[in-house]
Amino acid sequence: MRDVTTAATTPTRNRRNRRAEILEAAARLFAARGFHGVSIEDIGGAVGVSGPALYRHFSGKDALLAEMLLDISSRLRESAVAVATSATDPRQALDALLNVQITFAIEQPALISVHDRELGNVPEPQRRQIRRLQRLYVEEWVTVLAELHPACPAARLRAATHAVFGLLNSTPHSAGELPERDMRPLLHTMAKAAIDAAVSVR
Amino acid sequence: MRDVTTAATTPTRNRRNRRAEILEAAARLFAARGFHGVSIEDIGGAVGVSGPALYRHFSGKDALLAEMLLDISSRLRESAVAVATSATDPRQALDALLNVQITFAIEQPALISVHDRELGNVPEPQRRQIRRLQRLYVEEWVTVLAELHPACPAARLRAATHAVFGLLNSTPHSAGELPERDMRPLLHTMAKAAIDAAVSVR
DNA sequence: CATGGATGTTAGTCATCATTAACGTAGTCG
DNA sequence: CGACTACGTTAATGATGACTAACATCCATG
Repeated sequence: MRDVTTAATTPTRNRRNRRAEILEAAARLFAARGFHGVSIEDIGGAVGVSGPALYRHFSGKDALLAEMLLDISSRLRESAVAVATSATDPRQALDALLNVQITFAIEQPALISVHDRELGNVPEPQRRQIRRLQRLYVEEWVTVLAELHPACPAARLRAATHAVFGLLNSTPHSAGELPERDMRPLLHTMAKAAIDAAVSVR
Repeated sequence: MRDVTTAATTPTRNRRNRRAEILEAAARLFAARGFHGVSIEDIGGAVGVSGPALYRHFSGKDALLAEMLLDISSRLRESAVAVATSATDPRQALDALLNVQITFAIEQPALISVHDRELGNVPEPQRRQIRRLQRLYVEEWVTVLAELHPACPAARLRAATHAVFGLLNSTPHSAGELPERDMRPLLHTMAKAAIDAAVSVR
């Protein structure tokens, strides 16, 4: 994700994708030290500009965070919808959902961390929308699970879904324990088993 | 946890356990808004005193956080050691470890949240010790799992352990989805299944 | 009763920080 | 060329916040 569309325009440094570059750096910093633990200066410094330059790209620190969370929530939700519409049977859909979440967790650990820690710092107008997207994402999971196990009460499916997110999103914490090559199938296996256990009886 | 040992000394309010009261309130606030998102004033306010009164009990905000994390890490570790020494067979030990973690996650959600988010804000001398306790706690789990599945590589067991913590610690997020009566066995079942799946070959 | 320690209170002090102002520079396009 | 736009820069400015000082109270104990 260093130089994607650029790489041709400038000899000294990157240009254009400053916005994206800032969002990425900010995500890393927020994940490491928390929203309030990071200053505008820090973020600027991380992309080679200094401080108030950020205001050329974002209306403020809050707005930056809001855009970050809005972006990840939308992408997760979109992916889930895509899965739901394209999958032929629910079992396959569940596998695909697992892969979506695992991919995000492994490839964007910082974003995932920020996503489930910093919602409280997003100002009210946009917080509502992010919450909505998150809710819709969960509901995609619950819908698939309900098709697989119609007898299981929805509340239980929702709780199980949250637990599985916790399991999958643990990746940022256990960073480096295992190479991605092994981590990915391990998470998939564990999550699947956890779900099966959750919906079977009792 | 409102009035434990007190209740006899004062008609107006609590006395003595101010320290504990402060730690508890701070945990709740840190969990909700993050270490830097909470002011000394906020913490004081939450226990009915105002601001600098805290310095009568703690040498500073950092020290307060450090003590909080040190306390929970020790308690977790101690419980795990107790389990390991008292259990007769590893299967039973694993069940007991699961119950320990589930109990903490359900009864002290704030502490658990802070525990795996705010370590980075603890000053260096004590951070090392907390990390050490956390590592020892994980190793208790790994040891038990290794007894159950000697063929499974330790790295995989460690990764699986972290994943299970993620699953169990998701409780604070899905707060209220399900009553504790149902949540507790659900988490136990899911975690057990996830572990079994993790250690069975591939 | 006087003294001292534990616990609070309010009014600074000094940093840090988000945000704004005022002011360049480069390249684009008319 | 000229001027507009996109992006940066370095100084304010104004809040907020951690921590300290100076000053009560309460209560136990000699």
